[in-house]
Amino acid sequence: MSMQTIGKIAKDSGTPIETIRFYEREGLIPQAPRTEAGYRLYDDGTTKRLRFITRAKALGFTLAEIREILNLQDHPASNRKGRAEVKALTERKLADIEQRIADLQRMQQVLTKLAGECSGRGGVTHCPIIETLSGIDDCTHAEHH
Amino acid sequence: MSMQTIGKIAKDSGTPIETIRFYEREGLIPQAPRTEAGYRLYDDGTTKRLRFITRAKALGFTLAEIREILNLQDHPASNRKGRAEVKALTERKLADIEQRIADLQRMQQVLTKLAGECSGRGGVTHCPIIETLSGIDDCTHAEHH
DNA sequence: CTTGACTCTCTAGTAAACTTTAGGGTTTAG
DNA sequence: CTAAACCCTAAAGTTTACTAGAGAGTCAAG
Repeated sequence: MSMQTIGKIAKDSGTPIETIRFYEREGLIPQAPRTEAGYRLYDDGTTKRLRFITRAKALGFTLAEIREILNLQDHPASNRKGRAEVKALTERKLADIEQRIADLQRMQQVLTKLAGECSGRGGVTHCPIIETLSGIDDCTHAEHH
Repeated sequence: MSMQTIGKIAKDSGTPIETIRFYEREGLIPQAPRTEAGYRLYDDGTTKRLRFITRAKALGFTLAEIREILNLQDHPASNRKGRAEVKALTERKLADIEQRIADLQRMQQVLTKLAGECSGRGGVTHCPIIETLSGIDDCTHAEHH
């Protein structure tokens, strides 16, 4: 379990040093233990955690949501009190993720079609990209006429 | 083709009035035609466009990226000049989307497992949520021993 | 034992995406 | 005709997520 300095895990994880300190302040990573001189020390679990944060951000999660998800892991429903709450949160996140996957797949479909047409020779006159993603769960205004 | 006021499409699309005007300034929706008094007028295509923007945002796209995607639809590669560029952009977006779907599916897997375990009775001692998403395309630090 | 590359804290600045405020016209129901 | 409920612009303020700077201590090599 070799401990590393902040510069090392910054390089390993691709997260800038200042951002790592910022995440510590914001509670996304735990307070690192320190050397006598006050230098932060990290194990390589932190590198993974940082990469997770980066990816989750790219998926559209806010830092607040990511903190919630990480808390699910950090405090794995150890007491009866929080158990139901944690489960509910997990399921909300799951539903959210499923929705996002569905949306992305629709978008993918349309863009694939679009890419195909654009690679063909000429007649791209109407790419219904918006229609495909605009009215997914709200169908109160279905087309009439 | 009944034209509607900004308040109506704000309600229909779930986008605040101020945000709609902001999107117009930012070029995500076209400059709306106006009444004599200067009121903006919209057709219901705008509602769809606004819903598209909302969803794309939730998928982690920035307004700049969304503007790019919308431009693909608005100016469907009509001139030779931009054709290759448009195709390249479309394919970059597509690759991006595929990556996001893969990431979300990993996350989904882990959370599903987590939800299952949490609904069971007791022993959630270690939920490897981070391991699953942390080292996807960087495997330079593969586990040893 | 000094120089250069680290590290620390604290504070302030930036960019994106809104959101609010101020001040003022317009439309419509009573 | 007037009052509530709309709409307008312009500009400033807010939130999120960093990012940079100042000033200072620490550590490793020569």
